Amino acid sequence: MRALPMVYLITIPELLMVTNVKEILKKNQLSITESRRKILQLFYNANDALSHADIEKLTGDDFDRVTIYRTLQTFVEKGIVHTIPTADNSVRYALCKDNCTEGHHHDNHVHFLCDECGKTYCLDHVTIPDIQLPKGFHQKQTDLVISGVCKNCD
Amino acid sequence: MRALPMVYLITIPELLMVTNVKEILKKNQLSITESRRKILQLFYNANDALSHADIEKLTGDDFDRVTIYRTLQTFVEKGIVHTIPTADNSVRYALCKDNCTEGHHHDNHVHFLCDECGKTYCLDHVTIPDIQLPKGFHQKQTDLVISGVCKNCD
DNA sequence: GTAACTGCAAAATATTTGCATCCTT
DNA sequence: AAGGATGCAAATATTTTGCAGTTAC
Repeated sequence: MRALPMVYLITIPELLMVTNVKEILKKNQLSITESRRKILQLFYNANDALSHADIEKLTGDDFDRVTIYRTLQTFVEKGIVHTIPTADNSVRYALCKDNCTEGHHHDNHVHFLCDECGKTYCLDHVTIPDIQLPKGFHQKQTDLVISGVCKNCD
Repeated sequence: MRALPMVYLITIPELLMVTNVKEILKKNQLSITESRRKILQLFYNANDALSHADIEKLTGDDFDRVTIYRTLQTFVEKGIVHTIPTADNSVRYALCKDNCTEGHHHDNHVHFLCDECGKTYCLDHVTIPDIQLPKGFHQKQTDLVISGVCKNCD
C-alpha cells in the first residue's frame, strides 16, 4: 500500500469545504460574497454555536459589524442557521440541518450548553420525546436546552 | 347558605398577596423596599413572564430603569425569579417555584411561548421526560421551550 | 447594467457603573 | 447610626437604519 503525498491530505478537504459553502449559498439563491462565504465557512469549521462577537473576533476586521448582523439575519431567514435559546442574554447561532426550510425552523433541537467552557453543542442524535400539553395549546416548535458539563470538561 | 359580602372577595386576596410578597422578601433576607414589593407583586399578579420593558410600563415612572435592572438581578440571585431562554433576543423573567434555592435554579422548566400574543407560560404541570445524553455529558438543568399557539389564541 | 450587498455614520436601544443621597432596620 | 438601596448621570454595549459607493451576476 502506497502512502498518499501529504499535500492531498491538506488541500482536498479545503477545496471540498469551499465548494460546499458556495453550493449552499447558491441553493438558497444568495449571491456569493466574501462575507457570506467566510462567515458560513466559520460555522462549518466550528463544532459549536457562534455568537456575533465570536464571528467578529474570528474574522478580524475583515467585515463591518453591520455586515455580520445582516449576514446572520439573512442566514436565519434562509434557514441556513438558527438561533439558540439561552437563559442569559446571549444570542448564538448554529448551522441548521437539512430539514430547515426558509423561514420555518420547525425541527426539534436539543442543545447542550457547557457551564465550564461555555461551548454550545447541537445534539442532533438526541430525540425529544413527545410532550403532552394542556388543552388548547398547540405545539409548533420545541427547543430542549440542557446545561451542565460537556464531554471535554468532564 | 348566606352569600358573603362582596367586599371580602376583593379585599382579602389583596391583603393576602401583599403579606405573601413581604414574607418572601424576608425569607430571602432582603430589605423590604417599595420597588421590591411592587415588582414582586407584579409577578404574582401576572400569569405569564415579564420582561424589563413590561415592568417599566406596568410601574409607570415609579422607579428608575436602573432600579428595575438591579431588582431583577437580585431576584434571580436569590432564586425568586428565573430567566426564560428564548430564541429571539428578549430576556423574560418568571416566578420560581419553591424548589429554587439561592443561586441554583436546578429545577426543570417547561415554558410555552405563544406566537400570536407573545405571552409566556410556565407549564408547571407538564413534566420533562428523562433525556439520554451522549457519554461524557452531565445534565444539570433542563429547559424545555415550546412555541406555538396558546389556549387564548386557539 | 441592474439589483443587491457592503461600509460608514449615526440613531436607537439596552445594560452597566460610580457616586451622592435616601431609606430600612 | 450603619449598611444597603435608590436615583441620576454617564459610560459602555448592542442592534438598527439610511445612504452612497461597490460588487456579483
